[in-house]
Amino acid sequence: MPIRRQISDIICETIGESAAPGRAQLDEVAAVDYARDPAYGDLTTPVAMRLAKQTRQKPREIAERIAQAIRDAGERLGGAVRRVDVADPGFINIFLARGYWLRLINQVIANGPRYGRSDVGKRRKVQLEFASANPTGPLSVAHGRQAALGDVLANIMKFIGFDVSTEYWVNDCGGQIDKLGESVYARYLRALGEKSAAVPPDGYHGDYVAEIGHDLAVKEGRRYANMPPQDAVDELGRLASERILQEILSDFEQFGIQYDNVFSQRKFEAEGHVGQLLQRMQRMGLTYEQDGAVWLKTKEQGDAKDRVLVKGDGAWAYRLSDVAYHEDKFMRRFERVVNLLGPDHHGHIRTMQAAMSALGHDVSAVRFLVVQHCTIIRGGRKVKMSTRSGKMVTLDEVIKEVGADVARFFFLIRKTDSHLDFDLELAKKQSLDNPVYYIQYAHARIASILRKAQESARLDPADLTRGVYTGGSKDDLEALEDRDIALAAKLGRFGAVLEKAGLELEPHRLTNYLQELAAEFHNYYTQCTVVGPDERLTRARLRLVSAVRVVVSSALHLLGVHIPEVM
RNA sequence: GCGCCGGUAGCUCAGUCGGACAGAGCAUCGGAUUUCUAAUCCGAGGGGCGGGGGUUCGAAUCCCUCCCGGCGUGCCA
Repeated sequence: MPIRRQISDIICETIGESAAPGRAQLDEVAAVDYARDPAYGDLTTPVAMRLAKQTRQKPREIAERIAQAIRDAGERLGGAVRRVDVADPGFINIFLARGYWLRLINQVIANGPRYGRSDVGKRRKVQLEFASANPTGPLSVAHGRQAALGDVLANIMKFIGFDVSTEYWVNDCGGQIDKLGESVYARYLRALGEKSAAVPPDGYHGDYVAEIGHDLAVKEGRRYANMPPQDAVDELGRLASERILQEILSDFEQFGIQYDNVFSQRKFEAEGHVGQLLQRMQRMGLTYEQDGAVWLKTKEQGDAKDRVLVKGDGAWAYRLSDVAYHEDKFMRRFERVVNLLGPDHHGHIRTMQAAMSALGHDVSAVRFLVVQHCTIIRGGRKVKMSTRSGKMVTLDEVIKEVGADVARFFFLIRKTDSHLDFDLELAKKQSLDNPVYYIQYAHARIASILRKAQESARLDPADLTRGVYTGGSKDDLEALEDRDIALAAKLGRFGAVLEKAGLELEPHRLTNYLQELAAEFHNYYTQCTVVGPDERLTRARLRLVSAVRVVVSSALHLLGVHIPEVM
């Protein structure tokens, strides 16, 4: 159990259950955080002030009582605590013992890639749906941001013990695909020389549509031109969307993303699920007919208005399939469902929640995470985008321009609520401006130290296990100095960061942490020489920087960013 | 009009369920290399958190209100 939690438990025991209505609440009240300033120790908690309000006691007195309890639990904490201070108006500041940090370094070395893992997810089944782009055109940077976030969230959540499954819901039928079919059909006819054929104004105008039309004309000749136009449009819509889907999946792969499941709306509908749901909702009395359309009563479940499920022309609204799809997630027994979507779909969230609630599902199990817009900055200017017109910056272009590592990192660096300015020039700079290289460089430097140590025969290659120094003895760490301990202390926070990032769905916490850790290391590097005259100190520091390497490479691995040995 | 997100240093943004003097990177200015990669490090100046009111021992964080920006408010998806 992490030291934070151990101490938190002691506080809970001291203050008793009376302090909060439930165990979960009590844990929150008694939460112990890493201190932001070394002057406040390693760990700190404002629990006494929180309690003072409820119990009308003096915070200082409560703090003293808790502080004493922590001191008294010294043995139980394995001597991890060196000193407990109480500061005005009632902060409890905990200083961890040197021995604790030395043990931590050895733990990191011993656990390697497993260090930082936990079981807070309790193997709960989680489904993560993200970047479900319509197969009507190339992926945009907005999809790229969602994809990077979804992928990394999946990695982090697995790491902290969730049973995660990722999914791409493909809207491969319906009105958009008809539009695509019409657009391709027009381009196809033009490629055959029919000058009068034109893409409808609300169709897809991108170059890729012309390319598909042209290819079909070359390969299939007049085959589609000889069909009844509506049949040709249907057929071409299907063909084009399949082709575009393949390109999308290959772009995702190039971006380091592979879905566990690609879920086709067309197949889903063809299997009858959607029709069945419609009938069921009608039987349940959740719908009514008006103006020739079938409406779902979402307003009484909190939506702004009722919504159309079946349009006046008898066609299913997209919404119907989406409701069926979301319900299907419950049928597949996911305990938690996370859905990443763009800000242009946030109006849809209420409707889905209302529908799930009407169907009797636990809405709180579904979390919709709105990922705000991503603006591309080129030459200091925002680039305007629009999918329909084909004027857009595609994910593919960005990857080609700055590389997948940099693209991923930039997408992850801000919290999802914030708009993201993606400056292409900045991303391309291989300099201190670019946080990705800054972090990767920290890793490369450590790798370099270990190489140099081998070259100078200070390190026996046999003592290197997967790039980590495991030689000498654990007691060597006794030689470490204060500056070394400060670096080690940073490693201790890794688990807490991951937990927070995974549970709160905030991957930017990991990128922030990594930047801090890299900064700490670079600073350390200029202050301390690892391979020095003192044999024992050298062995100790080889251990320490190896531990840093373990955490940096774990974190980069979770982010899906390459881990360079040399730069 | 209503709904969602945002408004923190010149710029881009963090800020641990409200907590200890408001932070980082970039930009600006000044320094550091006979020592494991200077894609690095150190230092300085710079904001009081969109405006106003409120709750609190304590507010950038909560409440109210106003202003500004983005998005939504389809029988499109």
